[in-house]
Amino acid sequence: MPVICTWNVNSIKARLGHLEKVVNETKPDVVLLQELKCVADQFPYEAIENMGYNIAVSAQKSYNGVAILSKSPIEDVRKVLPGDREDEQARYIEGFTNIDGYGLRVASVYVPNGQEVGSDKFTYKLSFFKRLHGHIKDLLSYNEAMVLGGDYNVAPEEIDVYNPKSLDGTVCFHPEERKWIRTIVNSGVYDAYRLMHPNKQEFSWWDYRTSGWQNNRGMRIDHLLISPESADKLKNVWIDNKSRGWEKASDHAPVFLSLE
DNA sequence: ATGGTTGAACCTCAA
Repeated sequence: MPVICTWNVNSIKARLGHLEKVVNETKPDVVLLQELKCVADQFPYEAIENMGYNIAVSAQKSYNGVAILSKSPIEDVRKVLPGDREDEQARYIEGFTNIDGYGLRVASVYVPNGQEVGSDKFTYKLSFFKRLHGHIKDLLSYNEAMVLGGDYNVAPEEIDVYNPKSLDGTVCFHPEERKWIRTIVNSGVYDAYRLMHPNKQEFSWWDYRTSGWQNNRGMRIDHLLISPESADKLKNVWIDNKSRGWEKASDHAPVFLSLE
């Protein structure tokens, strides 16, 4: 059964051992990575090729960075959203690959965090959502099986955060951000987790700073957005939060989906 | 709690 994973690793070099553990256990056909935090030269190509993957990377020094790992070759790679310049932040990579004999378009998306509501970074976050939305509308016109995984840095609904009242209006749970994720979903993709689990509360990120993991104060901000063609084949979606409890963990847990 | 922790790189930034 084909499996696709998205994971914000918060440094691929610091998390290579954890990635190996996750891959050995779950054997995903495609892995979508965010926050590589290294230049392309430093990306551990050999170790990941030895795990059995083809690799497409968009990277920059210190920050951001996204990658697609696929058991099958990756073609038609795009590293910028329309409206981005080639030299801007490495937050998007898309490609066409194969999974169990059928074609699948995939993307790894790292939406800006936004830092603080009202800041320049927050404005940049909203403009990123706008560009992403425009591009997703274009992609949907291809009528392909498609999985757009990533750290979207927004919890869509009240059920997706540990305290909707206290967090309302703060970054990652601000009405304008939540409106963008609704607008994107309304253009024709599905939030695979919520499609599968309409009433379940699980998180994919827990803050390092406030002992978020120890107190389960988290948010569901990592999403797998899928086209109708993929929704028809969706079998299951799950968040593997045990890696969040490992020594030297990423602050995000990997999110998986399986297709029939 | 206007703090706290983490990673990369630099003596601070971004998350």
